[in-house]
Amino acid sequence: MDFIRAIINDHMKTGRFDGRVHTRFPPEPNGYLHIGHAKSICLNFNIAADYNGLCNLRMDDTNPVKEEVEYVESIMQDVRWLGYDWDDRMFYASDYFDQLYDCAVELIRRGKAYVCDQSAEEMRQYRGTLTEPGRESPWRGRSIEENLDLFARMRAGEFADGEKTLRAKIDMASPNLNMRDPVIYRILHTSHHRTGDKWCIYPMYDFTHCLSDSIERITHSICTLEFEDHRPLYDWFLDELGVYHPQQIEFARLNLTYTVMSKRMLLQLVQQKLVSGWDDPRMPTISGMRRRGYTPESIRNFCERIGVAKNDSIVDVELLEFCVREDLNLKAPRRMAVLNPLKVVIENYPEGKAEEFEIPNHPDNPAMGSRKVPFSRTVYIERDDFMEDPPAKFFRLAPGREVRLRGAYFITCTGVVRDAKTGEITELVCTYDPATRGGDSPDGRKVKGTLHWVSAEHGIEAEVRLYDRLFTVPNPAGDGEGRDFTEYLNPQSLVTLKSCRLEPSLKSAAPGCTYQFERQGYFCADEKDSAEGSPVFNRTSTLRDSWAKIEKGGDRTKQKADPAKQAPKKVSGPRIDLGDFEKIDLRVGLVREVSLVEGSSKLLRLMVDVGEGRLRQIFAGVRPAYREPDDLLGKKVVVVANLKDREMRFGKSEGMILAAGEGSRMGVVTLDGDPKPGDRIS
RNA sequence: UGGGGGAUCGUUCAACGGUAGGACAGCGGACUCUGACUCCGUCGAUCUAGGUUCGAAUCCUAGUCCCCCAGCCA
Repeated sequence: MDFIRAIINDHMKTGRFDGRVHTRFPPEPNGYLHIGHAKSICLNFNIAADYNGLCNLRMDDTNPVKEEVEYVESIMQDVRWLGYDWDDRMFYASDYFDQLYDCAVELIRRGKAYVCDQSAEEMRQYRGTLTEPGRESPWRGRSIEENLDLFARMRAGEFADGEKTLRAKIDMASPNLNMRDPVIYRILHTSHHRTGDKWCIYPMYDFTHCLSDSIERITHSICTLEFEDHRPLYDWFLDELGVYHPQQIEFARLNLTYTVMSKRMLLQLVQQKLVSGWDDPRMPTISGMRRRGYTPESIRNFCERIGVAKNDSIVDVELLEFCVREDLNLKAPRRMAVLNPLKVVIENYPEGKAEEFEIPNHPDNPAMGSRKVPFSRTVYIERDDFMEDPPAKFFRLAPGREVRLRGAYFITCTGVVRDAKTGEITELVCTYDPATRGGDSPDGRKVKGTLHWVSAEHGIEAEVRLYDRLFTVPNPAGDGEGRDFTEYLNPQSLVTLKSCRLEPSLKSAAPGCTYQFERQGYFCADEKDSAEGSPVFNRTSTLRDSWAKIEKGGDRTKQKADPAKQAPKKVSGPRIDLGDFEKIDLRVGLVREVSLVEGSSKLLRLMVDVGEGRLRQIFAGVRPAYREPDDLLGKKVVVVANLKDREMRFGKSEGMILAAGEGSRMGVVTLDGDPKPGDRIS
């Protein structure tokens, strides 16, 4: 039981709301809903259900400048998709504009609100600071009659945007800044997506929200932590007006590792086209996750498991991944798909022959039936499933090794065909054992590996998109280094594979359908890009992969063996693993100019020719090692060429050069021989 | 330095004066026609210092650290 239900239980005992529970989910239609909203949606709707109450859907649409119908439509769709129903209780704060206006007039009548002529800038200055009280506005003392008149004229459109505001008359010296005469109405000559041009004044959140809750007879107004400071104001409006008074309760919003959750940042990703849109499968939006293949059940389950509390927290995205796998494992029919095909010719299988195997759709659920999978002399297997010189724990295919082709035959690798020029393996030659038809061996002999496969002749070719985390660091929004979150975008977050081979039954996969590609993961036919007869698949999630862990584990034991590498090292910025080294683009650079950097004892400014027809400016911290900077002139150095430019105090640095050592014993790595600037080093 | 919150395994949520528990992750093992699933085992935490008490994560005192607030955004 969470603390919110504990509070509600208490209310049930004391009878504060006559045993009634009525919540609401109040999004502002200025963006798409994300997984953080899902937490709130689940909370509000589930609590209502648990207590036999109701939950309203309400658009908090008081700022026409930012809001759009597109968003309200997507919000409704997403909430419905998650499995929640608001019946006929779809509301808009804008539905209450008339009542809200009357409440504001009433506040004026009670001497609790006034029309203020201060500009935004003046108001800011008068507000004071965190430690100093504010000063009262010179307009604070206007008579009730004058305020009434002015407010009516604000409504009538007599004033320009920003010329006047209506403010609550509370306390300019309050330690809570929200209570320093907050604005409750502002002038905005903007038409509203629902009320059109009826209004040119719009109420502010604090005023609108509590009254909307009150009008809807909400009992528990559940919101996020940052509104905790607003609760006194929430209570103030309701008390001053003497109306029905719900209880506001705040909980910690959801944060997830390896993603961002703020609407501002998500909007930025969309607008800068860093993703394909709000529903890009890498986005933490509900629509993105839907397109990625997440199920509503898995999301609801996730929201249940993360719990509700008031601690700022950042939930490990692995829990989310666990939740989809858990759900999809039960629901997804199994299929075979070779993502990275390697041709296998089965020498002793008759040419031109083909047969079909009946393979179950789910190993643990016979009720899901089976499908026929054609087999022939030439099949594709996964490139990763073959190693010419396998390490100890590898138990897939290798020269001389026998493995099972799932549901088909045992095969043994007898030969390797490679490209004459590149040496790349282009094909495997194998033999099969006809006695193992169906994948069982009559003599009881075991094979360690079972591989998925697709018949070359029968399989279909398709595009498969491998999605991964959008960011490379757990908390891109708050790395503490003041870097922009987009610097941490994961370049591998989308890998598109164009020539995958899928078993023929997948040809008719309907958009939105999810399958488990055995030994690979869960994949969902894309809703947008699939065409009749040629599906495009999105990877929802990989399967757990203990082989990948074993491979990584090898590195770890090596590290342990070398105590020198155990030295604690302070690493700032993104974590780097071995795989990242493959991404580094090292190029030969010719040093054309060297100069000292004023104001730095460590840096040299190098102008380096990297074969691009222009010189790159690179700041290198190698000054201590080169008393005569000109020594570097004309040297060929190693440049890391694919780094993001770094803005330094002295200018832009467009790369790094490799150097080693420390202090004056440091040296830049230089190259002899005749490599040309721009040559790749690998 | 004003006000409002928060601090429990790596992460997250519980325990409300009485054995610190679950989930995810990790590690080890069993099983396996998916190195999946499943099953079993295991590691592992009360911010610090005092105090009250037979007994403190919980109550008290004093600190420390983290988050939020100075929009005519929500």
